[in-house]
This record gives sequence, C-alpha cells and structure tokens, in this order.
Amino acid sequence: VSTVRSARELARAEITRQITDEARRQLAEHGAAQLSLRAVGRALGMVSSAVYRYVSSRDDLLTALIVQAYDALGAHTEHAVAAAPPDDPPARWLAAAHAVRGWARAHPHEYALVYGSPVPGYVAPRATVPAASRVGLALIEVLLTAHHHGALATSPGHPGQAVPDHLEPDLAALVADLPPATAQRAVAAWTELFGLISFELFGHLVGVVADRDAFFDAAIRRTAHDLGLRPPG
Amino acid sequence: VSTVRSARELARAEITRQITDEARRQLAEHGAAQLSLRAVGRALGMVSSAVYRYVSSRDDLLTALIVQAYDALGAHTEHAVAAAPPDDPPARWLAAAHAVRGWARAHPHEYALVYGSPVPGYVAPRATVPAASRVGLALIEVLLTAHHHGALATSPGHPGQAVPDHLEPDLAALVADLPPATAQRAVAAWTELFGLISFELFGHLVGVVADRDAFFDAAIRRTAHDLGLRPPG
DNA sequence: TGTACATCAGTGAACGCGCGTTCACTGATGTAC
DNA sequence: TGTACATCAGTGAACGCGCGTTCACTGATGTAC
Repeated sequence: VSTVRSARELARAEITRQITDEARRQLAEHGAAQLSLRAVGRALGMVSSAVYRYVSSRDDLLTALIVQAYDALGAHTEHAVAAAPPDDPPARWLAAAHAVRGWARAHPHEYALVYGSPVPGYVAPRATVPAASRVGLALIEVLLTAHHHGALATSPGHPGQAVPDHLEPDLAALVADLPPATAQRAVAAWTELFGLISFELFGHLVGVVADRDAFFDAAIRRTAHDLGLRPPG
Repeated sequence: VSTVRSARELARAEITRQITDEARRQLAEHGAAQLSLRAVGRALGMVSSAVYRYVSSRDDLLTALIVQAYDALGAHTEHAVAAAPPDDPPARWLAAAHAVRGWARAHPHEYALVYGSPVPGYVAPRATVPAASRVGLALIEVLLTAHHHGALATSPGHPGQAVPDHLEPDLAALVADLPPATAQRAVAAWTELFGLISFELFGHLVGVVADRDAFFDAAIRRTAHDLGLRPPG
C-alpha cells in the first residue's frame, strides 16, 4: 500500500527536483535577478501557475537554490580536504581554499547568489545556516586537527598583546582549544579567502593581478604559514 | 555673450545634478536593482521621457552613479589618511581602512553597487577605472611613504623563498620601490580589507563575530603589522 | 529694437515586454466501502 | 471487482503592476540679421 501511495509522492519529488534543476540552470546562465518562475515553468513545458503546486513563491525557490549552493560548495570543499594528505596541515588548508575558489569559478552566479550583494527584499531564513557553515567548519577542522597533532606553531601576534574575544559564543566554544590569537586570525583568514575570490570573480583584479592562479596560491600559502600551519617532518 | 549662453547650460547642469542626486537617493534607499528612470523622473515631477534629455539610458545613469560612489569613497579615504599623524605609518593605514569601512556602512547600497555582485548585463566602461583606483592608490601611498622614511620593516615572508611577480606591469611599476614580498602582501591586504567589509555588510558575520568594531580593528592592525608598518620612535 | 528662424526642454501617448500571483475549471489518480 | 467520492496536478485566463524606450508634438528660450 505504501508503495502505491508513494507513487504520487515520487512523481511529486521528481518534478520538484526538475524545477529546482531548471532554476539552477537559469541561475547559472543569467544570474539570480533574471530568475523567474514563469521562465522555469516555460522551460519545463508547464504553465506558470502549475509551478505553484510545487513552489509556494519565488522567494521559496530562491531559498532552495541558496541552500543547494551552500551545500554544493561545502561538500566540494569537504571532499577536497579529505583527499589531501592527512598529516600535512598546510596542504589540507590549501586544498580547502583551492576547492572553494575552484567551485566559485565553475559556478560564478551561484557564488554571487550567496556571497555577493544581498538580493533586495529577500531575507535568508534560518534554515540556510547549517549549509552556510560548512566551509567555515571545514577550515576549523583543519586547524583543530593540526593543533591536536602538535603541528600548529604558536602564532606570533603582537608580542605581549592580550587577545580579546570578539567572537560569538558558539564559535568561540568550537575553537576553544586553539590559541586565542590563532582563532582570531582564522576568522580573518576565512574572510580573506572569500575576499580574494570575490575580487577575482567580480572584476576587481583586472589591471591589478596578472597571474591569478599564482597570486591566489601565494596568498593562501602565506596565510596558512601565518596561521602557524607547518608541514610534517 | 558667454554668460547668456551658459544660462541654458547652467540650467542643464543643474537638472542633470538633480537627476543623479535623486537617483543616488533611490539607490541608497532601495538598491541598484530597484533603480528606474521612470521613478527618478516621477520624483522630480517630470515625465519619464523628459529624463532622456539628460541621460541617454539606464546604463548611462548607473555608470554615473558608480563613478560617483568610487569617487566619494576615494575622497573620504584620502582625507582620512591626510588627517592621520603623518609620521605614524600604522596609524595612517588604520585611518584608511576605517575610512573605507565607515563609508561602506554609511552607504551600504552604494558599496554593494561597486563591490557586490556585478549588475547583470552591465559592463563598466573604462571611464570608471580612475575613480575605482583611488582607495588602492591611497594604500600604496601609505606604504611608499613609510618605506621612504625607513619605517617599513622588511617583511618576513617564507624564509628564503623567491617572490615571483604576479602583478600587472602598471601596478608593479608603482610599487617597484617596495620589497617584492611587501608588494604582494599589500595586494592581499587590500582584498582582505574589502573581504572583511563585504562579509560584514552582506551578513556573513552574523553568528560569527560579536564585536565587529573590535574585530575589524584587530584584523587591520595585524595586517599593518604583518606588512611591516611600525609606529615611530 | 524688432523680427524670422533655430534650438532645445518637456509633454503625453504608445509599444512591447515580462513579471508574480490568483482563481475557477477539467481530468486524472488514488481511496474507502 | 466495482462503484462513489476525495484528492491532487495541470490549464487558461486574468489582474495589476512597472519597466525602458521611442516619437510626434507644443512652447519657450536663445540667435542672427
């Protein structure tokens, strides 16, 4: 009985998937501003009002795409870290950074959707938070693992300067094991990573940086070093 | 005779100014996507087609706003640097950084217009380049002045590692006097600065950083130190 | 100083477009007895 | 196994909106003699 029942449910799930797939395709091609429910329906051969059986509003669809983009980027980054040499902390950090950049360059409009200017009138629901956190958590995991293996040099910082805690409690708890100066640096490194990628994708390196690959790689290596990550041996 | 002639020209200049002013007001309030020639005309009490006497297209108006935003940010930053203690390089760097952040927070939509996701279908003409360069040039000037006054510690970098040149020739010439490692770091510091601000304005620090002012200040101080900038005495 | 002409600002209507969303409806698919 | 009913997917038309841009036009402002 439950199989029969799920026949309709399966069809429903399948068409919902087709709708978000097509929406993602149009997002990738034309950007978030051009995304319209009518166009999605048209591409799937259904009348615009039919789309409303599956999606309650345009914002609803946008939210789905945002979560999917965060998840795709997060998964891509996690896999890259997992594939890096486990006992080489700087290599793991670099793998994460290059994974983020690689995904962003391959999906510029999806990247812009989540890391560019906020869509006017749209407020991201809390449901997006876990997906949005994956890259940050992957980076923290690299640092924590290095620290637990004793592969984290104590961050120099300003000699003798106290490190106040600017972070939110939840995050502070996550990085409690790290030296405070390293934790602060790590958040800055995280923003620098996305700053580099956004500047590249949004055209601000034109006339500034000639060799983007090498520049990015050098910047990230320097950051990894400044964070205290050291290769084995 | 030329005064009479310029009567009409003055009127023209005045109304052109009113149009861009109103456009900027609407940009600040609703964002670039909501900016429309019709709405601007309406607010000024003119019919939409009349606006075309002064502006050749919507893209034309957008370009004007972009240039004005870059110029406003650039001028604000330059003044802040000029007002900082001239013999204190880190203080000058911090003044520049805080000026950029202050302007961005005061004009979030204008900031998003130039540093957020590119407007779909819009291609910035070359005319925007000089205005867009002003913040970067201000930062370079701080470094060069410090260097010429011997207030720039040699950047540690990776010991013994050669520093390849990833920069475009025009920029490389500008920073030719700086140690290569410092120049490379400086470009990364420039992207980090905007990365920090974009993350703050675009909502990515929610749940991450509690005290944004202190976090930003600490990050920029660290960067200034890493760049080799040292206070006098 | 006055007149004929050219320039320009602003009007109002229109073209053509696409959008999000609603609503009453037809048919098909599933459910209960 | 068969019938009466409920659920749901998809249709087609419509509402109401706003946009960028063009075009023939009226009147006012400036120019040349």
